[in-house]
Amino acid sequence: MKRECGRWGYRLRGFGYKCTPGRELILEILESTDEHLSPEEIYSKVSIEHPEIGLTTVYRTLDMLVNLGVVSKLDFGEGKSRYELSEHHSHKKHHHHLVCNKCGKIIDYSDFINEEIEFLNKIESKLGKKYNFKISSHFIKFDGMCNDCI
Amino acid sequence: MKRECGRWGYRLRGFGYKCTPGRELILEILESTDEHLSPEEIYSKVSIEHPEIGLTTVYRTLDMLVNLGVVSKLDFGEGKSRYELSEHHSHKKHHHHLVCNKCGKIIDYSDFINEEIEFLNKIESKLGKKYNFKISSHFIKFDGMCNDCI
DNA sequence: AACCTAAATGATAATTATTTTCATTTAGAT
DNA sequence: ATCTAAATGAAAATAATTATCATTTAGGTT
Ligand SMILES: [Mn+2]
Ligand SMILES: [Mn+2]
Ligand SMILES: [Zn+2]
Ligand SMILES: [Zn+2]
Repeated sequence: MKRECGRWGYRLRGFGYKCTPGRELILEILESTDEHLSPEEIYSKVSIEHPEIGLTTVYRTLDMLVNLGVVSKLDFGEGKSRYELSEHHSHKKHHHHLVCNKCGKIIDYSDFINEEIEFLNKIESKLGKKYNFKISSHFIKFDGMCNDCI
Repeated sequence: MKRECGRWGYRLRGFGYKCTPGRELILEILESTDEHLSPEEIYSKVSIEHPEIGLTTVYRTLDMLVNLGVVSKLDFGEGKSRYELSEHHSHKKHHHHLVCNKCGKIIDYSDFINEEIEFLNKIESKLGKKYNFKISSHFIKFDGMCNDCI
């Protein structure tokens, strides 16, 4: 008897990948959180429903999803990576991050994002020309101390 | 017989640290390169003049220099950190980076930097207020493909 | 519904970056 | 020259990620 596949499963099929419980679950986890989860954190959530799924599969799945553009890999300089659904596949809009260097909290902001994007487009275009560099994405973060840590 | 200490050595003393061959050499290496070296790369340059100095010392020294604000630790998402003299202690001005995701090349740019800084100050101030977040620094990079890799 | 096979997985080992430990050495003050 | 806290090196430990390989499974075919 074949497993049921949900919305994500069909999307995976559309990309030519198989729909598996681990893959669907990982996507559901990413969809239902505001946090920026590390592989280990995703793994521990996965384990609740599917304890047989291994950390290796989490890594492999995240890799695949990043390559498909479904998920974004973020590196905030902690020595480990974090993941979120990419702009296009999430309900959130384009945003950047505030990172608390005391407690590690990561805040999404999209205030002034239109001005930001406009500004970034402008310099991306200038830089692209000057350095003959094909810019495909940008990463912006502000480090400091959050509310609770000040 | 006491070792001679150079410019960097005196600066270290000023900070209350001892002037040691490894520390001076690491600072000289950082000063004389345009690259963004990893600890391993710094270690291999250190080894040419002082093969007895270990990788651990390189890590420890970099940590110390980052805490002093003399050196900046940069994370371009490669799973390892890279270092450069910080703005204040280098002859270079404030800049951001273009990162080639094919060959790994990192380009410093400081074009439009005044506009950038002005813009950043503006949003930093607004974000700081809105999220009650004390912003202390920003990190901006553009990913893409360089000249040679296109 | 049973069958087939490439794709996916899990367990394990291997790698890589970084940190810790601890016994020894050394910078720099006295 | 002497002294001692700070710095160091060698080695082991930790943490994140990747590779290997034998086994399982998704999903197309009969
Ligand atoms: Mn985010
Ligand atoms: Mn730089
Ligand atoms: Zn905080
Ligand atoms: Zn390149």
